[in-house]
Amino acid sequence: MELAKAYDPKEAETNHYSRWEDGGYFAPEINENTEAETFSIVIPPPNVTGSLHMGHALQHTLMDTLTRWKRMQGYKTLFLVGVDHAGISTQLMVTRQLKKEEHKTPQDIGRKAFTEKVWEWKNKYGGEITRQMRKEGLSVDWSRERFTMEESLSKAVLSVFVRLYEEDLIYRGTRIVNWCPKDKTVLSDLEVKEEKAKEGKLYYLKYPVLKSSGLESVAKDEQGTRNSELLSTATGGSVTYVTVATTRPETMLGDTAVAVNPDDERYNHLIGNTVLLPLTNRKIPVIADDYVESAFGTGAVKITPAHDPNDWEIGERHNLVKLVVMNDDATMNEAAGADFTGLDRYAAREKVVEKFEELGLLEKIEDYDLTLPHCERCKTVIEPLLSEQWFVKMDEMRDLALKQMRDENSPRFFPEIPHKKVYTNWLENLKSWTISRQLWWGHRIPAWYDAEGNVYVARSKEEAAAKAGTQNLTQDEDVLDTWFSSALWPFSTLGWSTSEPPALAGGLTQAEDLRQTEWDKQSSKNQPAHAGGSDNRSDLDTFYPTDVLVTGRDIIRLWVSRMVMMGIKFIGGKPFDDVIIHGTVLDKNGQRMSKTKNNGIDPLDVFEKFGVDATRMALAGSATGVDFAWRDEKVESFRNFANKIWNATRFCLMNSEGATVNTDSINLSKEGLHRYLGDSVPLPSLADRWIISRLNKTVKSVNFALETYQFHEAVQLLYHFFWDDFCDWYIEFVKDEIVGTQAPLPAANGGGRLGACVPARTRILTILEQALRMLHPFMPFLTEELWQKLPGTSNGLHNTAYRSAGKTIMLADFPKPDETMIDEAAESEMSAVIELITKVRNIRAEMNITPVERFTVHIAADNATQVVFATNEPQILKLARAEKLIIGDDLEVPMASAKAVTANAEIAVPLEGLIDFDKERERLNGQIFKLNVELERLNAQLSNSDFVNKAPEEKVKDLRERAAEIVQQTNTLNQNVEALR
RNA sequence: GCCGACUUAGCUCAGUGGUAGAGCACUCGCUUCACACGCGAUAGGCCACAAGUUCGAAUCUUGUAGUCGGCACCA
Repeated sequence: MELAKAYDPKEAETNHYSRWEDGGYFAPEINENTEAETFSIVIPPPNVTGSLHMGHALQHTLMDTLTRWKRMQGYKTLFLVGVDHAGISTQLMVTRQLKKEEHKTPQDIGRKAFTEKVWEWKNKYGGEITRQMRKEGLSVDWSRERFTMEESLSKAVLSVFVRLYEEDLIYRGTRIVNWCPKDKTVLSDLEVKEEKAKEGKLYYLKYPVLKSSGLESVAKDEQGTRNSELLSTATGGSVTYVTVATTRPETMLGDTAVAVNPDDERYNHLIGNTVLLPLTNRKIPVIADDYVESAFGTGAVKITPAHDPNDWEIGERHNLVKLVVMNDDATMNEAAGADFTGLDRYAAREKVVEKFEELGLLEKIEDYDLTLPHCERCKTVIEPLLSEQWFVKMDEMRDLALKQMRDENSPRFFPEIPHKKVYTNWLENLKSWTISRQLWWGHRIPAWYDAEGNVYVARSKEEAAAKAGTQNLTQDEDVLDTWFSSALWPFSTLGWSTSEPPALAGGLTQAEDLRQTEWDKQSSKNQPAHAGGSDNRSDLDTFYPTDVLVTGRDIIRLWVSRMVMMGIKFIGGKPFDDVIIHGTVLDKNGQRMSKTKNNGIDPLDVFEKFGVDATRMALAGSATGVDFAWRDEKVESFRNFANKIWNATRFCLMNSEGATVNTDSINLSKEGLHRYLGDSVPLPSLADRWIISRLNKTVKSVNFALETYQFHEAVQLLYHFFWDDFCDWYIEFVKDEIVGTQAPLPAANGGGRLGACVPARTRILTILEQALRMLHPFMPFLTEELWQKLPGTSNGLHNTAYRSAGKTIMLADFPKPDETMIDEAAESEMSAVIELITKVRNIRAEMNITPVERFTVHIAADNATQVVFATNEPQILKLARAEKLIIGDDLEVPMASAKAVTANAEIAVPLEGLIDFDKERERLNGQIFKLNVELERLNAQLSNSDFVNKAPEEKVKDLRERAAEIVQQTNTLNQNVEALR
């Protein structure tokens, strides 16, 4: 079989995915071993509106690598995927489309029609990211794909909402909330980002004080005469002011008090007095509250309880009127006064300032740095607004999550520092969560109101009607925050929905009872594993808790914590054991990628340029949890790696006649080795023993790396094993044997030229096949493409758990490391040979001897080493490009020789007429110098009695040995230098 | 303001209480029959700075500087 000269990823990437998917290879049911342990991952659902970005690609790579690895190890494996409905984003997108295509607003067509539009949009465009996931090669079980708005997940939302309400953990209340005037909905704290305001100003406004007789003036108005007409009537002629500082003058229209610190001597005589609020002619009290810091601003604060969270609290404490002066689009309403009604908040601000100036009540304006809350999505400045919303009390669930962390250190974060702390700190300070959203796209709040405004929360209108005793009910207009449904994802996707309404009357309202009943009832059902939409528990029983959640830093608060809380609360246990927090992919300048900076890198472009497998390797090859700057060069190096694998396979296939992969050897145990070496073959060569040892060590280390989520470590190990060990040394070592240039075997032994090379071909194919399996979780397409072409894999499923599946590497056994095949003797012998070859090559390069030139290499070494070199003479000759080896106890060479020392041997290459004595001396002296530097350091340590006495014996011994070795090598090199004189 | 992370070869990054590592780039030499997306051989770092703990610190502690995050914000 002849392969193309270079690897073209496109072919492999189109060849296999649909076969895997159609064959059901991704579904856990492919595993027929009823005893198999399970492994499960649920994807943190991306937005239905989203398309793939680098963060996804990284996250997906890690999840898929783990999944494929575990699946090959025989675990019953589920990688569950889906998207969330992304309430605001989706609604905005469809609203824009509606406007563009039909010039209508959602209100024009009504809630029902609009919701239908969104579904249409979802069905038409919502699959973008899932298509991209297929391109990435993700081994997700598409038959279990989930969507937060689908029936079973919606039922789960209903169940959770109703139960939390029944337990008084969900309540409706009027609070200051984060209001986005553009999206016209409330937002949770997590959807709000504090950002520096472009130009912050602090405005000092003067409010005239009424009833000031008998009191000291606070701030005499120097120009009091000009505006005295308005004020004098109220103040009886003598105008005194209190000056407040504000960044938002327009809110003064909603002021209902001025507050000062009770201990502030400048003001405490004013407490209890009244201020005339300019522009409104409203009389408002001066109150005392500790919240006010005397040192800041003027020490007097205007209080707008309906438009500032802190002011609201003061308002609560002092029973102040909470006057809302804005509409939901941040224009001023009628309560702001006729002059301002309908003005945008910023226009109103200007006008207020103007008027104050006209009235001479504007003391000054200062520049002022401040940060303002912005809508994470549309960047609009958030308006704190008094509004009636639904909230979840988090205290109880928070405590459960914190207890779990304290008692079980669960979930385990990778890396633990600093994420564990971020998680617990956030939980500790957790406040109520605003869950209602003023949208039409989402799970509508299951609350109904009767004519009197009484609220009935139930799973259905019928149930609510039964509670209310009337059919005359209207449902709450709002929907739930998308994250409410996402928080349930780890179990709602596994079939939990408790769709049955609980008994309405007594007994079952207790949380524990309800859970027990639901659990028992559902567990007894024996439905097909993933009958979509139906309520079944078998997936939940099998796969919950999931093994690991892979996600980004910002998601710890958004999800990890909420999923944990909901999981503990509703399933009675954590949703996942481990949480991998991956790093952020930055652009090549180390900047965060963002739309505004337009520095994003599209993973699909990278796939196109370098291939999916190379991209996956580049992503997995970055340390877990650490941010890294994206470099095309890095992917390029893995593109090259893919090509290397391709070509190594190509070479093996070009020389595979008569041989097959030994599929019987599930691992490379001694028995397996014997099977493929056969009786007619001599003992395994050094190179064979060595590569098998290296292979086993690599498998062992890769397993360990993956178990501890050190993906980059696994990538390094695989890269090094395949390229350096397998290609650079093993292939080169056995090349002649494989190609068949050595003597034919006698007929009695299978005979002929081919017979002589078949065992070597079998060995290399078998090792190559093991390597491909090891690489498969990282590079699924390339390895499948090549594996399919290897002779002997056609009947080759190696994992009996998958016996009814077709031919695929993804269901082959992941190599199992065998300690007995780790051969330290082979490794050290091979090191000696490699060092010898490298030194000779070095002489050639340093002496400028052309590659064509052949020379004799003299070697002096101990007996054991002599045997090693003699045994591997043909390979040494070839790789060192030497003509002849003369191996003995001593070197007997002419003066005109280049020399070198290794750990085990002395080397000389006679170069009569070719050698430049000065250059050779320089070369040797260079080596001596380096050794001396090391020796000095060693001697310094060894002559330190503290070190010798206190350091571990082993360490001292190592250093002594190394020092002795250096002394010996230096002596030899010095003699060599002398010999050149 | 509080908290955290990072600072290692030209670049991007690993690493670890006991002789500094990789990939890429650089230099030199190769159309060696799998691969120039390659082969071979070099070169390159007082591991940010300072102090401490230790026989020994790039690694642990503290401080300083710079970079980047997160959180909280006083009108």
